[in-house]
Amino acid sequence: MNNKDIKNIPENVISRLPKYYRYLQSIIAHKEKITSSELSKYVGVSSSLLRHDLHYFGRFGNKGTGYDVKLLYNEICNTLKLNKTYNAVIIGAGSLGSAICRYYSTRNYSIEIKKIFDINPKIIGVKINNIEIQDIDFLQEYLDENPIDIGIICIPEKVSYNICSILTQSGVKALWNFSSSDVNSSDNCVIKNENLIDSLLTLTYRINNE
Amino acid sequence: MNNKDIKNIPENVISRLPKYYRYLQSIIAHKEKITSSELSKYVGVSSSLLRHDLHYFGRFGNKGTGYDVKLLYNEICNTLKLNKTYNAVIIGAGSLGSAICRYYSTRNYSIEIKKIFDINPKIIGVKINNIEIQDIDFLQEYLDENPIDIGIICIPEKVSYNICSILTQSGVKALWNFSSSDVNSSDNCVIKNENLIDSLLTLTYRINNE
DNA sequence: TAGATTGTTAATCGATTAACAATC
DNA sequence: TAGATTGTTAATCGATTAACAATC
Repeated sequence: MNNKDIKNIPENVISRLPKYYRYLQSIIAHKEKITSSELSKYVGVSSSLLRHDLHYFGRFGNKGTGYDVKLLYNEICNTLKLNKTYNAVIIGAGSLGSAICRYYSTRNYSIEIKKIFDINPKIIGVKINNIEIQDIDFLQEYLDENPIDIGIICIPEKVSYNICSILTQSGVKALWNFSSSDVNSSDNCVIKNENLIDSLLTLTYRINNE
Repeated sequence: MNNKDIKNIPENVISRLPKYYRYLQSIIAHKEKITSSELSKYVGVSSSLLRHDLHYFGRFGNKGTGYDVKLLYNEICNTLKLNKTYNAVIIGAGSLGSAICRYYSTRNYSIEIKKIFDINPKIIGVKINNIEIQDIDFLQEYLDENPIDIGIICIPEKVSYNICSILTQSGVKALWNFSSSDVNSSDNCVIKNENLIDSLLTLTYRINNE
C-alpha cells in the first residue's frame, strides 16, 4: 500500500476509524492483544469489515494471535493524523460555542481552542477555561497573524455565510459547522455540517416506525 | 405504496428527508412550485435520487411542472411524523445540556423540553428558558408520572449507562446520546449516538488527505 | 504440530444513477 | 400540441460479507 492510494479511501471507512481508536484507547492500559472479532463486537461491525477496513492502510495484525493493542492504536493514530496539534477558533460564544469550548479545552484530543469570537460587547474579554472571548471585528486581523486549522461555527445561520467566507479565504483548512444551514463544500476547505435539527428529525421518524 | 412497506425504507433515504424538509420550509412563503432538479441542487443530491427517495412514500409531483412546495412540505412533515409534539427531558445541565435546552426551547421543532435533570445541588431549581433543573434523584419518580418520548443525554460517559437504563425501562422511546461512549441499540428504544469526538477525528484525517 | 486468526479476493447485497415512457 | 418533468424500472456502481489460503 502506498501513499498515492490514500485519497481513494471511502468515507465510510474513515468514519469507523475513530470508533476503533476510542475503544483501543479505553483498553490500552490493561489489555495487550485483541482479535478482530473482539474489537469489531464492541464497535458494532462485523470482524470481516474491520479487517477489510484496516487492510486499506496496511498489515498490523498477527495471524493466529490478533492485534497488539498499542501497535494498532498507534497505527490508527498515525492514519488519522492525530500526532500533531490543530489550532481552532470558535465563532460564537453563545451556549453552544461555550459548551464546545469547555468540552475540548478540558480534553486532550489534538485540537487546541485558541480564541472564541463573538459580536456581543458585554462578553468580550471574558474567559472560558482561560480562552478569551474576542470581538468578531478582529477576526480577520487575528487570522492574518495566526495560522488556524479549524473554524467551529456556532452562530445563527443568517450571519454564518459571511464568517465562513472570511475563514476559508484566510486559509482555514476545515469548517465544523453547527449553524442550522449547511455550508457548501469548497475546493480548499474541508466542511463538516453537524446539523442537530436534521438529526432530531430522523429520530421522530424512527420512534414511529421501528 | 402501503404502510406495510414502511419499515423497509433505507436509513439513507430517511436521513435526507430533513434536508428536503428544511429547504422547503425556507422557501414556502415565497415560492409555489419547485422541480426535483432545483430542490436536489440545494440539498446536494442528484435529481434522480430525490425522485427515487420520494417514490418510497408516494407520488407528490406533477409531470411537466414539478412539485407544489406546500404540498410536498406537508407530505414530508407527515412522513417524518412532525405533526405531533414529542416530550423530552435533558439529562445533565452542564454547558452542553444547557445549550441544547436553549436551542430547542426557542425553536418550534415539534419537540418540547419538559425538564432538565442534574446532580449538582447548587443549580437545582434554576430555570433555563423557563425549564426547571431538577434533582436527578427524582428522575425515576418523574418518569413514572409523566410520559416522555425522548431522553437527551448530556452527562459524562461514566454515569450515562445507569441513566440510560432508567430511561429505557421507563418507556422512553428514543435516546439522543451526546455522551462520549456509544449506547448500544435495544429492542424497545431508538438510539442515536451523536459522538462529537468521532466527528472531529474524521476532520483531522480529511484536512491532511483532501 | 494443531489451532487460531489474519490478509485478501470473490460473491453478494444495497444504494445511486441513468434512461425513458407516461403525462401534465 | 410541444415542451417539460415526474415516476419507475433497469443498469451501474460501491460497500459489506463470505470464504479460505497463508501463517503465526
